[in-house]
Amino acid sequence: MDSAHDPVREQLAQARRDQILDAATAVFAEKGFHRATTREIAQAAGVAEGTIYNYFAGKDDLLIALMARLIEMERVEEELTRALESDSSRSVVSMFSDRIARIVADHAVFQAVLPAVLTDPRLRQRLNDEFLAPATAFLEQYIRARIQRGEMRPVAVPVAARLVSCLAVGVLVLRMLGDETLVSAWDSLPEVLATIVVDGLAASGCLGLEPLPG
Amino acid sequence: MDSAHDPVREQLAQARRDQILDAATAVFAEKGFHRATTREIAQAAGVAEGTIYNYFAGKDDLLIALMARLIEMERVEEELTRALESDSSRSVVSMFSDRIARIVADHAVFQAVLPAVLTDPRLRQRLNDEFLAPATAFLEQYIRARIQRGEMRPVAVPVAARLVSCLAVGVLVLRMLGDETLVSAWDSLPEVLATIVVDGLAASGCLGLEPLPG
Amino acid sequence: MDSAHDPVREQLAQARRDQILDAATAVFAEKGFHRATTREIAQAAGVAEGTIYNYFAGKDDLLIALMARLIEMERVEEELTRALESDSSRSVVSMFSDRIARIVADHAVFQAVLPAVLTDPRLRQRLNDEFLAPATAFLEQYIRARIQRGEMRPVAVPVAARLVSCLAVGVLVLRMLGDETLVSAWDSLPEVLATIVVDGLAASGCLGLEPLPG
Amino acid sequence: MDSAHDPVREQLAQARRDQILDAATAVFAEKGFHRATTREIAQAAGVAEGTIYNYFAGKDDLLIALMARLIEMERVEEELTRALESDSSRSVVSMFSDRIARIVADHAVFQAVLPAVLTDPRLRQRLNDEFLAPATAFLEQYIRARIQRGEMRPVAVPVAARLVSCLAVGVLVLRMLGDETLVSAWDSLPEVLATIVVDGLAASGCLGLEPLPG
DNA sequence: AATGAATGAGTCTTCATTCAT
DNA sequence: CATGAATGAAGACTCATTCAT
Repeated sequence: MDSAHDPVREQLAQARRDQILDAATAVFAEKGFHRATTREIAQAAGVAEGTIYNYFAGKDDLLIALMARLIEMERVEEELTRALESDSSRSVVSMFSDRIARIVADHAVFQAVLPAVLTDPRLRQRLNDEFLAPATAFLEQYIRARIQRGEMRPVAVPVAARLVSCLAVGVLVLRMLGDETLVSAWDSLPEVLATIVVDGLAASGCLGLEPLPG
Repeated sequence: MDSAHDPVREQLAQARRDQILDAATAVFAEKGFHRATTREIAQAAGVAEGTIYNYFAGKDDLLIALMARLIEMERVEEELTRALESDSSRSVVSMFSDRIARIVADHAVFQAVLPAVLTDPRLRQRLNDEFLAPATAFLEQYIRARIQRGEMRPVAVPVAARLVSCLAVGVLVLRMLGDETLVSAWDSLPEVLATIVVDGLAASGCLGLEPLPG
Repeated sequence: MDSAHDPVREQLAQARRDQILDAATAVFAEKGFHRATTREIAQAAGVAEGTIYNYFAGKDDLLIALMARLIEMERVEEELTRALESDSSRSVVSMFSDRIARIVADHAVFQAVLPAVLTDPRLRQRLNDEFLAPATAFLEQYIRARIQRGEMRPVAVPVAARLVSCLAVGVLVLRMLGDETLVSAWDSLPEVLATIVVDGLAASGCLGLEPLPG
Repeated sequence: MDSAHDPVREQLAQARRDQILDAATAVFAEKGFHRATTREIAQAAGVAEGTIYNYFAGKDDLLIALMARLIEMERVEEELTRALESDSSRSVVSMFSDRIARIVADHAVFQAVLPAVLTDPRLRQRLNDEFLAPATAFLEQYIRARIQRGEMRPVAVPVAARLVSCLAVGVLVLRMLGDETLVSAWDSLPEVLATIVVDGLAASGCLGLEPLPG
């Protein structure tokens, strides 16, 4: 009756949720969302099949909750804020370092979530709204600031920001696709990525391209 | 009895295969591999469900054939050869132009294939062996040549090649994820991509990084 | 330990039982026995799900207890005794009045119990033994008495008694089926029913039928 | 392709539907709708479980189709028209004879359908609209005609018609409830029912009731 | 070669019941 | 006694695949 806001109960419930989500992450990552069965997930979580439904509305909800937790965990905004508030070019390296570290740490989650997101329009929309759009907005701000300081060519800001995202996403996906060289050179990635971006967008371009509008 | 190598029959069969694969592409792209049913594919192809099994071993085989046809169609090697045989920096723009054009043309196929490939290890392996690995090899050759000519810093060749791939893959995926800005600035992409890569890897780096070994 | 026969405790327990049975009546009536869940019943009763099992052996027992309470409440014997001990034809009207009033008062209970009873042979048996059979026996006695007094044709007593029951049951069921006219003319029903029965079985039949044996 | 309206195929499909509905009738009648499993129905029909879903949208649809077929089979309108077009009182006997015969013939169907109908409001509505309402309308017409001819008291027509229905429904339900006397006296029922109705509503009432308005 | 009805293994989901607190 | 989280058996339904026509 009075258990509605019992903090202990609340915490136990949260722990159960996490326990199930962890199991779901592992199973989805290994088999993919559709080939994963609720029975497997339950076994992996060490609970009965029915218990899942005491915490989630259904298998779909499991995926959505997974994505929500991923977005929560990633905290791109903080990451970018921290990395970009320093003026130095080093900060770009630092940013990529954080991202690369995250790609490793959350590998299973990405493996579990990305294929499903690429498939379902509603999940795509949500990932965009709650994850990609804010991250891109931060990047745009940063690029705009460097252009004002004359450290960067007046390149089309939105496009440039997206290309930085492309690099991050590309690294994630290429790694998921199993590129072994990428894995073996993993530690050197942040610097190379930074090199490309910083020099590629530096004030004095070597390629005789027109400055892009925007 | 002797119809085994009748060339007309052969051609009709090939047409049927393509007809079915086209339908599968459309349905897989819309619903994803697992939510797509053989019934839907048959309807979209205008044949009976059983007919599919006269041309393909099963639903899985449909996906594999789709991927094979994608690899066949893409012809990255030719594309890269053509684009990169010219010395000029323009060739990089041209390469990205080709790639970007392909991303648009084969959008449905990518949408159909990529999520499934990201899910299934065997498909991943195959995509790597028959598509990514050759493409990367070409890129490595090209980069190595430019380094020798002193147009590019002695950067770690394998890593650099992969980062170029990352850009291409990243653009593909970010577009699939529904980034609208990327779509609206679509035509300017090749040049910006080329700028980043060419300047980013140019002989005189702006970022004070050590030349990478390799 | 010695709480077994504590009268206060006993009464509390009985109150709990009734509280749960009332809730079960409402939920069964609305959703039907099988679509009703123990969770809903618990919520409607304002107790926890497990509490139900402290008072009833299971969901089935809930239905049986409901039927038992219905039989208890109905007390057809008293009703019939009171109505039929007067000689006048008015008593028939009175009997139907009681019955009709009961149909309204216990509507939810009938709605809850009848479909289940019609489905389950054991429940049917029980309803017969404890409710219908005694009621019919009373009716038969009454009819037999009137025949002896010459007020009624020597009709087959068992059949006649059952047809009176049929009328009562038919009214109940037709009402459950949602007949609106029956509802709107509800108050005039007892008299019309009595008319039919009294005149229909009166000493001088208008229909040229042979007196029925029995 | 061209099989859309193949009459042979059509007929085979109809036979399959009936085969499955017959099985569903038997199983629903024995176990009730909810306790019946699709597996049992499939076994009883001699088909695979999945085959059911090639002909019906789901288990619910099975019940609806059953009710539709019952309504179709019953053809109360024809039955009443035939029975009531003769003026003689015999026609009433004939009407009840038909009805009683039907109750026996379609016993399993009623057993299968009625409990479910009593439970589900939508089914109730449908039974009312397509079965009870038309039947009652016919009865009202008939009663009105007899009143005009002076053979019947000016009783409230809608109520009288419903009471006749009540008798029919009551017989059906009391039989379903397992009343054995009703079964053993089954052949004499039509005449007794007719007696009650005809004499009960005859021109000269014995019960000193006011003529009812209507 | 084409068809599409039949198949039945496999899954998600529900919910009555138990039991540790 | 009360609670409600955990349980897992059971069942409706889907859909890739087969095969007789």
